[in-house]
Amino acid sequence: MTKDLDQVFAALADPTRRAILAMLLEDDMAVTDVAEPFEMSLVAISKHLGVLTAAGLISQEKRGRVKWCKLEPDALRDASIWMQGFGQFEPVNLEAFERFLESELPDVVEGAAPHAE
Amino acid sequence: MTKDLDQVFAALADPTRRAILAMLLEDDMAVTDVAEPFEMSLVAISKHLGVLTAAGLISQEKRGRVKWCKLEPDALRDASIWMQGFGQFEPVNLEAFERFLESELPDVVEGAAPHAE
DNA sequence: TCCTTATTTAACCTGCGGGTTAAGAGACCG
DNA sequence: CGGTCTCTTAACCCGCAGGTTAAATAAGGA
Repeated sequence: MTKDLDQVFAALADPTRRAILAMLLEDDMAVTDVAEPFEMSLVAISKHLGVLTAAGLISQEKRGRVKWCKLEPDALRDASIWMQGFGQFEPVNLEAFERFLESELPDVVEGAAPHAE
Repeated sequence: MTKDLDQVFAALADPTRRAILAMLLEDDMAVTDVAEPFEMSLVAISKHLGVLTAAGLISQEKRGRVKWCKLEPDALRDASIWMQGFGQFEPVNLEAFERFLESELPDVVEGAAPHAE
């Protein structure tokens, strides 16, 4: 649906939101913890998380008084497929990418450093 | 540069602009011809083309009084690569992922066969 | 129960994105 | 030159995106 693509791309157009996605790539996080490294109010981050949720890029589950944010990478697939319709710029060698993943998989558990973009 | 990603994703967030890109996928076009199928003014389309140009997604070359618009799919590459970091693959060591990308980047352009699915 | 932590809602400000119409600037053609 | 086609600039409108502070809601913990 074209509306979905609108939302996904619009969500990705903000550097704060991309940074949030990168953080969630490492682990699920509570709203407060997501907000911590940013120099804006918690309310603003909460709104960003709302945008990401509306776009389907993350999901939020409330446990107790804490709301956990989880990456939903499937939502990127449609956008990715749309872009690949342009063919010529095929992003990465997929075979090499898979080999890379296999070699990296054992390390998955320990968290990577914060992603300064 | 994160600014570039901002512009690229923001440009892609508009359905009119995506439609324009799809049209240009088939052939280079003059501004007037790009505008023809849309139900908005030529000025509006001209602005959209300006946004796409600023994002590097297209280039415009003036020949005579006609300005030709050409798709520049390379600009999509960075965005596509960024998205590829998420995909269906769960937590990955980001540092290693970036190292991987750097090693792969030089090869990206050549040999990029269309991704038939 | 009272206090604190976690998060959202409400109300608001400001700037920019996307559209309009009208006018201007260039390039071709008779 | 005069007219016409192509495209941009200028001025404007409107709504929404992204931020703020202050207050409300919800869930633990002492």
